[in-house]
Amino acid sequence: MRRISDSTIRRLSLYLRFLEEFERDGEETVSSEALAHRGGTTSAQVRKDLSLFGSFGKRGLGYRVHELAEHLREILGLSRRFRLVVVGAGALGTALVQHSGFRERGFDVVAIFDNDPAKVGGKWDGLRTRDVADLERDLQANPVDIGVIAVPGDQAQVIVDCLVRCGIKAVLNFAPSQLTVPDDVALKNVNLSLDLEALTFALTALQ
Amino acid sequence: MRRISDSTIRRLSLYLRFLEEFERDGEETVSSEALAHRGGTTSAQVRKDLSLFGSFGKRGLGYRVHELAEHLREILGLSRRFRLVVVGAGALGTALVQHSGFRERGFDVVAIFDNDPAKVGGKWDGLRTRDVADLERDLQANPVDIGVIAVPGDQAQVIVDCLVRCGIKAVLNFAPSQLTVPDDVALKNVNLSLDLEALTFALTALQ
DNA sequence: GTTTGTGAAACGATTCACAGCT
DNA sequence: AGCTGTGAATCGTTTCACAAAC
Repeated sequence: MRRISDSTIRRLSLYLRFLEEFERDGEETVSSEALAHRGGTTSAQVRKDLSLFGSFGKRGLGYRVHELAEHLREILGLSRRFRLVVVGAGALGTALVQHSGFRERGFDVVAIFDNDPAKVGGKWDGLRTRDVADLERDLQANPVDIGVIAVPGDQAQVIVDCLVRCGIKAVLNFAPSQLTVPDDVALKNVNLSLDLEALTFALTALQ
Repeated sequence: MRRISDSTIRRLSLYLRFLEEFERDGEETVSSEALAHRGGTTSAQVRKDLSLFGSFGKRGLGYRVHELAEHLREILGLSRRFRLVVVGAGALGTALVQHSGFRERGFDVVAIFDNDPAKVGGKWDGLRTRDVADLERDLQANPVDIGVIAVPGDQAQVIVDCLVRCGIKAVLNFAPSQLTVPDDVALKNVNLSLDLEALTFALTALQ
């Protein structure tokens, strides 16, 4: 299949959100124009994005809301739930464990680890913080789908290497470092400082 | 000046990180090739990105590390510190207040607000949580540069409208909703569920 | 000889526009 | 008549390649 761009995937996720809203509002069908308007894009973009995966609409009618939502969940791999492990029980890691939005969207945090003895044993949302020394053993015994890295930058590569050894194929990285992973592992970086700096650039340039 | 793309800004921020590392390592000069290698891009890309803002290198020599870092800080607007307000004292909001990485990079969280009486008065990193009812008055008295939205999705638009009324020109939004702001306000969305869904797509497609 | 700065070429993503289905 | 699906046209970004500077 053709290579799908990151921005396409992002938009598909957004379309799914909007379809779920339309469904709650009791809408039966929706046009590419309506979806586009809701998401700040164009109807042609919506149709192109969808056409990369098949032909889900009816000419003259639009798309059936529930049916298209199902197709998108299938495409995005959201037909099942996913198990997450969070490494790093600092402010960010514990916030992620407590964040209810993940569970609502099919992501279950099943374990949290830290290397600080003062933090090991601490309970967050009913989950006991475990020692990162046991990470490899625990993950072998109890595999997860996605690893979340919330440790300081200088420890991030060691942790991601360990996760990869445990067979994890998807990593969300909050540490501000460029991590190296094998080709068959998906890696996404979230770097809040970079986002803030995009804002300072806008503030400085446009004024 | 020509319109600068988001990805260019993102790369410039990364180059700045790498330059700071090179500087710590005592390097005097650096080539576009070295910067590119460190950041997973190409030397042509580095030179194009920089050339959008001026001509900072010497042919045959490369770029002076400290000098280029200064130029980048200037371009990104990082020659001064920025004041942030966090709205929403849930797990995420309080994690952001406590996050030391921001302060290190020039961003000071100077206030945190919530609408839950149980949370108002709570101290985080020495900062007393205030009532969101006072948000507008407090911000008029004590302006900030950047607003950070860490409230549930259904309250985000009300909050951003309030921030805009207070004259804030840059907003970082963690709520999973599409916000509307005037043209002269910079808005950046961080939606962790969208990032996770990019990973589930990769997990499902590439296996 | 080395490395920048930059037009030109190649590539990729978005938008246009319309034939074809309902 | 209304709206999708999709080639063709446009636009923006990345890569190439080389003349100019050191």
